[in-house]
Amino acid sequence: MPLLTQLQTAGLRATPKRIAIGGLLFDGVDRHVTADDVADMARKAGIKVSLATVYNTLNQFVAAGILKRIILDTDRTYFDTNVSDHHHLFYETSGDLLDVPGDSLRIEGLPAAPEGARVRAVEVVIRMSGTPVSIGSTAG
Amino acid sequence: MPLLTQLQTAGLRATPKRIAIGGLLFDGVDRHVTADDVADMARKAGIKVSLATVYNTLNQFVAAGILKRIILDTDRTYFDTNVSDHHHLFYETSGDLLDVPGDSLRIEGLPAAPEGARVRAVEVVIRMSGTPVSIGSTAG
DNA sequence: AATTATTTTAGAACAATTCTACACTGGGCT
DNA sequence: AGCCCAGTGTAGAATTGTTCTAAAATAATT
Ligand SMILES: [Mn+2]
Ligand SMILES: [Mn+2]
Ligand SMILES: [Zn+2]
Ligand SMILES: [Zn+2]
Repeated sequence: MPLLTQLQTAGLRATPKRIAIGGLLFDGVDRHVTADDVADMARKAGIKVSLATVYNTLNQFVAAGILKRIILDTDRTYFDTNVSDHHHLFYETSGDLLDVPGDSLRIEGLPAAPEGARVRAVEVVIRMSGTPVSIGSTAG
Repeated sequence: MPLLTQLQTAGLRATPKRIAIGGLLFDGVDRHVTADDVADMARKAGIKVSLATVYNTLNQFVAAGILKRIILDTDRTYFDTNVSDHHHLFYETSGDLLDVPGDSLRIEGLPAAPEGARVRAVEVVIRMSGTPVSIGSTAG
């Protein structure tokens, strides 16, 4: 679904900053970014945008359901362009985050939700040490 | 294992504050606490301890392996007296955290760790809405 | 007792995020 | 075109959990 449609569906006006930031994020590739990453991406792309607007826009995208907030680290919030149910491989030293497709893991024995409560999400985080893909290998 | 033994094993001197804070935490009940919770518990128990010491002590306990750090929320770090492999039921509105025994969940289809990387932990968080146990029910 | 190492602490510093309060835009209306 | 106004964008201040600093207190060692 094109960004403009998604914004409209979510009741967000298609403003220049939203289109610019959305364009950086929703290019078909699944991304895991921090607000700072987005600010850097914008700067490199020649988009002038304040950090406050980056935060506002990311939060609006989350509220609109076109971005997902991922919490893995106390001092860094990740935003995930993959809003489907899925899990994560987290490389703690580098901060790299990789998707694990939701249907590639099977979780058995989930407790039943008690009365008055609902399961909103089941999230699996595989915390890794070491490096995600051999960085700095001979094939460079 | 008694606290004194654990501290010694971890190379931590059995100082008054460590004994006091450890005594509050390791009483046989599994607890999920924040630094602020611990400061409050200490105050109520008549233990005079600075917040800096609470943080120092909790971090030392984590480094010593007798406490586990749990990250579920950007602005609140939980410390868990249950250091075994297990999972969590997190009630987002109240902040309540309940243990799910590690062997009550079965996770199938875990990807193999790539070369140069190791799986440090597999953590499942079941995010719940609603209330953990009917609080404010007629039976009060 | 003197010396040295460790612990404890108050308060400053830090950093990610949010808030505030004002300036700017842009589309609807005349 | 010119006005209006709700919505948008922003700088900079505020917030807040945590860490750092640097000094005081305490404990161990000689
Ligand atoms: Mn923060
Ligand atoms: Mn914080
Ligand atoms: Zn993802
Ligand atoms: Zn636990």
